[in-house]
Amino acid sequence: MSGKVTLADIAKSLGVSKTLVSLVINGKGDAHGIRKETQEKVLEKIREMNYEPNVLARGFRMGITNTIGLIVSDISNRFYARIARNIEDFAWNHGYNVVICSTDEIIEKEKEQIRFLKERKVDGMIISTSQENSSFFDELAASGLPHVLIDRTFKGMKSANVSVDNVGGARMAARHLLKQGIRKFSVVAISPDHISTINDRIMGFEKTLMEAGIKIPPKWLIRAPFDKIDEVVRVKLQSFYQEGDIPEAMFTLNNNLTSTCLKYLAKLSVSIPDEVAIIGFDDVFYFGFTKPSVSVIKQPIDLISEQAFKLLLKQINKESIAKKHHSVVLPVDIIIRESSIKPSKS
Amino acid sequence: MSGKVTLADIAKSLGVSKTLVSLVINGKGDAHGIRKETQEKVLEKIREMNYEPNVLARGFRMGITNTIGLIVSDISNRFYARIARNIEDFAWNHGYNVVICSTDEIIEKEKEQIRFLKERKVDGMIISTSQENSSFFDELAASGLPHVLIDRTFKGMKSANVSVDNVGGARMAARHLLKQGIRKFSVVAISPDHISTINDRIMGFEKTLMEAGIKIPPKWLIRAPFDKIDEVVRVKLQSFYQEGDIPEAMFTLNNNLTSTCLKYLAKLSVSIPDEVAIIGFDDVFYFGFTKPSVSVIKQPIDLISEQAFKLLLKQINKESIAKKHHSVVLPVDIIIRESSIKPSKS
DNA sequence: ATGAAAGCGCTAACAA
DNA sequence: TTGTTAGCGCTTTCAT
Repeated sequence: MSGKVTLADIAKSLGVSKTLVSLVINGKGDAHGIRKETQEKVLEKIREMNYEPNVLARGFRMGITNTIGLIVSDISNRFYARIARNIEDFAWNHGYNVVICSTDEIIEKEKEQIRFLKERKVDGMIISTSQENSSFFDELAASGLPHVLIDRTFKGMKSANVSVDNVGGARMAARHLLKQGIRKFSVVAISPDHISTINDRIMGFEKTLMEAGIKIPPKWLIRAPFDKIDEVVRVKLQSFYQEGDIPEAMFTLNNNLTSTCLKYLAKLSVSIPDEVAIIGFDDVFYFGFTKPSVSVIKQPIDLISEQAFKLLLKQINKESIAKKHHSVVLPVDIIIRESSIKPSKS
Repeated sequence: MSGKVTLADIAKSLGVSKTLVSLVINGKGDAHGIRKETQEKVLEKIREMNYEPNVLARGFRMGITNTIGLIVSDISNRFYARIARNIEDFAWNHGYNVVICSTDEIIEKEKEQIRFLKERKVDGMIISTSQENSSFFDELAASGLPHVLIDRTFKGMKSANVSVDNVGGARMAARHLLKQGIRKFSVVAISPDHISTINDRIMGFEKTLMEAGIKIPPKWLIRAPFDKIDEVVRVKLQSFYQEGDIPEAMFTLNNNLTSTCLKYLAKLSVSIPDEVAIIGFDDVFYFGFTKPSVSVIKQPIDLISEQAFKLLLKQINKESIAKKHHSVVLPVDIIIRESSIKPSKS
């Protein structure tokens, strides 16, 4: 087995107290005025005896684990995978581990996972929630467990949160399309209907169209359940083309939706952007070199991760967070590629 | 704060011993012949007082954490992201959390991470290693820490491991291409040069070509360093086409490489499969509907994850693993799509 | 069928 | 400048 030697062992073999050793180990030697040479002696012995602190004992004693939880709908989604990677890096550089949890957009599962992590005494959590309102998190905040919501947030919530300008991004997409004279739009979203990012994107898009006097016909506002995206998109797109009534442009609200639409549009031999232009929310590596390459609203994944981690760390370290930094909203970019440029109209 | 009530509290308020409560909580009531009604009483009280066991204390006492580590080169790579998701599901269903670590193919970082996790007393680890040989893992195995290697393994190693028939997959790819009369091949790999999967793929491919009397010119065996894939692929492909000496087919050894080649082939306006056919190792969602769709050797990600987790669980539970199940090799499939079918030649 | 008590390895008042 | 001591909350012999 490993780590057989304990702090007590090294104290004894040195003829000093455990306190002394503990202090030195935790770098509090100077602060407590322990003689330099004594410190050296201790450090030396530690090396010599190959001592490994028992992190469990320490965690138990202090109630900390140096672990944070990351909760998202699906870690294998490119967006969250990249977020995870970024957060993992920050965490690692600060001595933290990150445990991942995928909720599959199931509210009960998410709650269970959060409770579980809380029981496990993670030091904090970063959460992209699937819940419908902030009540659960208001409680969490009240309980004092450090956490920050990312991506999906609620207005006026107590928890720290970092999101993206979804409304603004959607408006950019709409304006870009409108400028080309496009008037017939379809929006492809996921359900459930309470996901803030999705709703903000729809809202921003519809609003901008509205200002141009345009409405999206209900049948062209697609809501595909999270776990049935493929099927629903397929059926809907087929029906569009069977009925012969076809939108001029589609706005797909996440990378999965974009990919899936691309897939079935290809199967239906619909040419992009001629027959239908398409712009998606959230960029993905390969959108840059597909034929046609696909236009997107791009989210600043690095920034989201960085801000979230910083906000979390502050809470863990009991630093106060200025009110105005409590809720950060990051800007997005529009990346215009081939899929959204109508050849004739512009 | 949370979990203020302790086991002692509920014992006291019930006028029984901590032992009793502990036994009941851990389902050892019957085994120790504790009266049914007493057990009920305890359970009742637990609910009433809203008792939450302190997992840290328990873990400390028992030396377990109900956590497993997952170590891969990069969690944001689609292949590993999907592995992670699968393992997370298995883990969750068995009461385990999984902490993720990305090594960036840096051996020292990987070792550090493994040591770190070991200190943290994770109950086991699943590792896709970047190391050059099995010595580190032989030690790990000797230390008794449950672990299983996935994806990349070493011959004759002591650790349990699950991999894929890389040689076989490469042979499939080679045969498929050869059958079409193709004779000029390029292979695109990553470095470092000791990654078993990559080497097996190269070996299988070269061997099969060799049997047909064909060799890969050294200049067409590309080795792109893990962190410079984009740059190296770009430069190499450019030089191919500048010099005018062009392979008829490319075999790209992981999904990243495949994507990157696709990207620069597109930029160079090289038509696939006419000018160059391409087949990749490892499937990715969008390969199915790009234009052209891209042929691949597909790995059974679900199976890899499942086998790995089972093997790990057995070790954690101290069950013995039959020698023949110690090292599992899973079959791969070839998925022939458009990118590898030469229109003229076949 | 139940309880007493020891102790896992560490930290932190409080003493000295 | 260093040591004593008392736990943190839980599990587990060993008694009874």
